[in-house]
Amino acid sequence: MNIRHFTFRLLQVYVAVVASGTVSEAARRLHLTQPTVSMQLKRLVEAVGEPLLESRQGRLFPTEAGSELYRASREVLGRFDDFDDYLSALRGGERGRFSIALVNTAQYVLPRLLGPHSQAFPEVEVTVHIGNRRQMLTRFERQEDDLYVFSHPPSLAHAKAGRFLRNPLVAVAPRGHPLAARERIDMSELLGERMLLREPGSATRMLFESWLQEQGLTLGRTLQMASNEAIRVGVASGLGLAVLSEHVLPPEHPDILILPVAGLPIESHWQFIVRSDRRLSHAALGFLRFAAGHLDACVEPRFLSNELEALLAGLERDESLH
Amino acid sequence: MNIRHFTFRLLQVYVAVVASGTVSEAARRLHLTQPTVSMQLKRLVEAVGEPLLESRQGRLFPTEAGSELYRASREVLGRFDDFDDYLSALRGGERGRFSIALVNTAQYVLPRLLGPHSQAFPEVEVTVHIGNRRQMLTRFERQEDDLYVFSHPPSLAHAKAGRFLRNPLVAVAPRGHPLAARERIDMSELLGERMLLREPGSATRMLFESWLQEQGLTLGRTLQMASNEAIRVGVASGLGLAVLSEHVLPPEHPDILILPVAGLPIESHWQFIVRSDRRLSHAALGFLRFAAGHLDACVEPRFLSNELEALLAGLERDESLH
DNA sequence: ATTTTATATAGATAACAATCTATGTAGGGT
DNA sequence: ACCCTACATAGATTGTTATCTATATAAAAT
Repeated sequence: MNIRHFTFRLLQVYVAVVASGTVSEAARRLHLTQPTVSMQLKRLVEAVGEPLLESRQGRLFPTEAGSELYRASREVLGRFDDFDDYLSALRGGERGRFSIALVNTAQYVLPRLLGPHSQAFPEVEVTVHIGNRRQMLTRFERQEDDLYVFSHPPSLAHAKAGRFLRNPLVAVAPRGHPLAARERIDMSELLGERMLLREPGSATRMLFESWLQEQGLTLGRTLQMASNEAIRVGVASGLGLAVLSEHVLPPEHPDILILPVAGLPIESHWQFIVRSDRRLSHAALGFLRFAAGHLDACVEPRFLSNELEALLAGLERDESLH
Repeated sequence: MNIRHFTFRLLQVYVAVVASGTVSEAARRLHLTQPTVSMQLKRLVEAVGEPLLESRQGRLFPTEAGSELYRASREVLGRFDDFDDYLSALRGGERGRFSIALVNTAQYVLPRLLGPHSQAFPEVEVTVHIGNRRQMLTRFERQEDDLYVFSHPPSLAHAKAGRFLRNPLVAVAPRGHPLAARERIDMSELLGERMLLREPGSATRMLFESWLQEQGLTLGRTLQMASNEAIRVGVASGLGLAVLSEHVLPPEHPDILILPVAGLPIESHWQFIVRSDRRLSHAALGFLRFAAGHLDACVEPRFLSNELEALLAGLERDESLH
């Protein structure tokens, strides 16, 4: 019984014959001619080496071996239908897995998207990596993830990007700070105080420093802390002032206030970045689709800046060129 | 995903690649060249429409879709291996089903073979039909069974036969019968008494009557009973005398004795009959093989007459001409 | 006995599977 | 920079599958 003489097609035909009980009827159902089905059957019998059907009362009934082959064929064909379903689910982004890498600051917002997405697609497994900008760039170079979230994309030579959220940087001070009462403050006035800064390699710090440079300002005393949370708590405790993403502040923040510094907030946007030299997993694509459609329901309207449709259009265009 | 582009061979190759983790190694294992395997893989990827493998650290790992295909392939190939095992069992006569039709008298002996056979081959289902010779002939004409047991075969045009057991017919009388003391009796002396006979259509009756005819004798008073048991009990109760198969008598039969009639026992043999125009089921063939080998262990030696090897040789010769 | 219906066989063909050899290319290791 | 190994592509060949039309045969129905 050489397995090479079996084809799925042959099994399909056989199943149709057993199910209908006649060769001609099976041929009709399969949109084949009767001799075609007869031949297939003959080949199958040869391949098995046993009679498979016997004719009684004008109908074909499977023999012992025939019944077992019928069972086997049904199972095998069924298994392939299942596989096909699995593929469809995979393609529809309903199942599968993807990984996403976030810059630290984005971790305050992304769960608002990831949570509902995983409710809607419970079969999709997501891995989230978090680190500062420099670490994310390394992951990006090494192609370790499906999606990346940056505020400023790396070279777009091998990547496509789509903005989805405003990320304003604001100056913050502890409640009761002397400058708090003022209506308008100049950044230069702040620089006399100690500034709490993120580590080098952080996107927030990079943005802040390049803004300062544009303004021709330089930092005075600083204190470096490698965490937005630590800085927020530090500011609240009077350790100094800071420039932070507004997303870092909790909805209610009675112990901290935002200073009305001229030129602030520093505007930036988070974007989803996709490597264009690497095929995007269906699950990741599914997440982007979900984000495009549900972003407005998941984040505060004032931060909205949804340019994901354009990204998706670009991706799907690529997809269609095989 | 057109199922026609999948072949079992393709799946075999794919499984080998996933299992070994490299194309070249799989090629070696399959005794193929590396490009052949590469090509197969390419075709499979096309057929599925998704990438199946990705290379990491110099080894190939299945993607999401690839893993599922691997699972499906293993199951499918496994199912076919099972089917192959099933076929082997069927061919070896270890499983399957057959039916056998016995003339009444043989029912006293055949269980001695059928019992041990079904111990040895518990997966084989046997159906036993019992009736008188005429009924068996009808079943034979209609090709209703795989095996038949007759003492005299029907026309051997469409059948092969093999003797396996002596079936001597003896004259019996109740214990204490006047003729019992005699050393030698003539059948003519018995015919004065009432003879208990089986129904017309019975093999025992047919044999007895044709023997009588040869001897130029005719029956006197008779009484007809359609069962060997009834006749045996009838004789024991003094209802008359009878000529019966010796097999009908229980091992101990204190109330009945065998008369030393000249010319008796009437010798006949039971035979297994197989239609030669109908393919014999493996299970039935298995039973014949079993009978050929174990007959001596299953029946009393004095009845042995095993010519089954010749029958089997004839059958297997046919088998080999397809 | 004749017609209808179901199945099998023959002969033909286009497409494809399965395989090879030869050659090109890319990723790791020294 | 170079080499080895693994993988991919190209081109060719052989055999098989899948399918058809036309026709013969067997079985059932009238």
